[in-house]
Amino acid sequence: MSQTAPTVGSSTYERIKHDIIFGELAPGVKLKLDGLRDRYAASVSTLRETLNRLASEGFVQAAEQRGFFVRPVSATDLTEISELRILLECSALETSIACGDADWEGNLVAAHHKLHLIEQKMLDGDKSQKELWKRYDWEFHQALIQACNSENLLTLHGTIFDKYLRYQMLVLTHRGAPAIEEHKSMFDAALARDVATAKRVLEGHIRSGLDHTLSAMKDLPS
Amino acid sequence: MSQTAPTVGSSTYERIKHDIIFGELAPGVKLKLDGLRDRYAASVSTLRETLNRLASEGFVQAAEQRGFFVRPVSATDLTEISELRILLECSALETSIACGDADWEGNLVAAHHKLHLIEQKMLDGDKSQKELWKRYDWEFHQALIQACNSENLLTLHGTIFDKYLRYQMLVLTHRGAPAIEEHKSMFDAALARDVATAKRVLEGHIRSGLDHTLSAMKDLPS
DNA sequence: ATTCGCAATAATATATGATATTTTTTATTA
DNA sequence: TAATAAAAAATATCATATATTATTGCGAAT
Repeated sequence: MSQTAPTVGSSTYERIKHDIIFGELAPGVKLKLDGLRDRYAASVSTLRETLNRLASEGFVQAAEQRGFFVRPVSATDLTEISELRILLECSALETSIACGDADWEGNLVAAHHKLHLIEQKMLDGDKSQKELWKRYDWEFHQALIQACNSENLLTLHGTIFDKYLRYQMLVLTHRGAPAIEEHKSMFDAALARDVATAKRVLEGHIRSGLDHTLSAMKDLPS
Repeated sequence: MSQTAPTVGSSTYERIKHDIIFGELAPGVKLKLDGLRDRYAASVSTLRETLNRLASEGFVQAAEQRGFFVRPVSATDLTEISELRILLECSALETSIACGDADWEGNLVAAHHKLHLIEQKMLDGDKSQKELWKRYDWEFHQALIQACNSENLLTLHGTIFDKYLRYQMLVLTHRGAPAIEEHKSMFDAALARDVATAKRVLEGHIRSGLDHTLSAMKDLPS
């Protein structure tokens, strides 16, 4: 998946975005150009391009003449993000289930299989592959809505999902068996073309994840 | 409203975005750095920051190592944008009507008043102030959902609205009396806290605008 | 003594023009 | 006509200069 990006700009974009989502650049910290220049081996101009991009996606906060900061986190923000994810993902899911063809089903089966495998490992206590697990989670949810017939919607959802993901990585806990069952239910409902059930489970899935993350956030250092 | 922006970057950002939305930079055209440098009096690096920002918002298409283009238009894209606007704006409207306080009502009354005034002029054949009219339209719809309690949702909606707006400016026609009545209905329903009616009218309003713009697009040169 | 205001200085962000790569166009040859 | 090579144009990247903000230290007033 992650082949070496052809250009310095897109490579640093990927890396900084990744580092923000996975918490290596902590919420709220100042992103000084000089520091980034050393860390990512790119010129200031290139970095500014990247930061402007990330700012308009909402991963970075840009303060005119005062520089850039990693977007802070808050319970309010997480709640907004989750509600938005419910709105977008449920809507996309409905259309996708209605329109999905054989290719869609095939990808979905594959995505769920991979996710299920790694979830079992997680359940057995193997927490070594958090990043891979989250990627499969991403790919599964993506596969569900892939046939929604709206590039605009898929793009928007992708960004929101990444923001939601940052909060999950922040608290670093796995909700375990219930989440796995919900994935299975959504998978079954989607293949059975049962829109109502699929949407209901998805909404509950996201809400439970929200509650889980919110309560874990209370026990956080800062 | 439009005070001189403090920084070259934000000023060129505003100007280029404006020129794309209002069609002065036509859909699909190549945005050559040299050309932009003359037109907007900013250096290449500054322009690249701007274009990257606009690219991640979706007003510009960035092709790796091949430059930037104004985002092309298509019936499909407009349809997606409209559906997304319905989804976001209706959801925000519901919460906003439920939560709006006296300040919200006040702003809404003011916004509708200004919009109504200019709409009457348009109806009388005075088409000289298209830009102002669209700004009041924007402010009215913004005022409706202002109390939705989600900064994230408002930001997302703002971008989608601007994209929808570009298509309207492209065809340059006014839907006239029906649109004015719909604005009035939404306004009344919102003040009466009648969520169901407000949402129904809003959805119809956007759908009618979509149909109107779609059919006008067929008669377009390119 | 402590706080407040005001320089001078340091740190940082913004903006530019120059250079290195890459892509596109044009010209040449089989 | 197609393939290839040279030339031109455009993009990507960088190092540096300028402007702004933040910090520090000093002295006056409470």
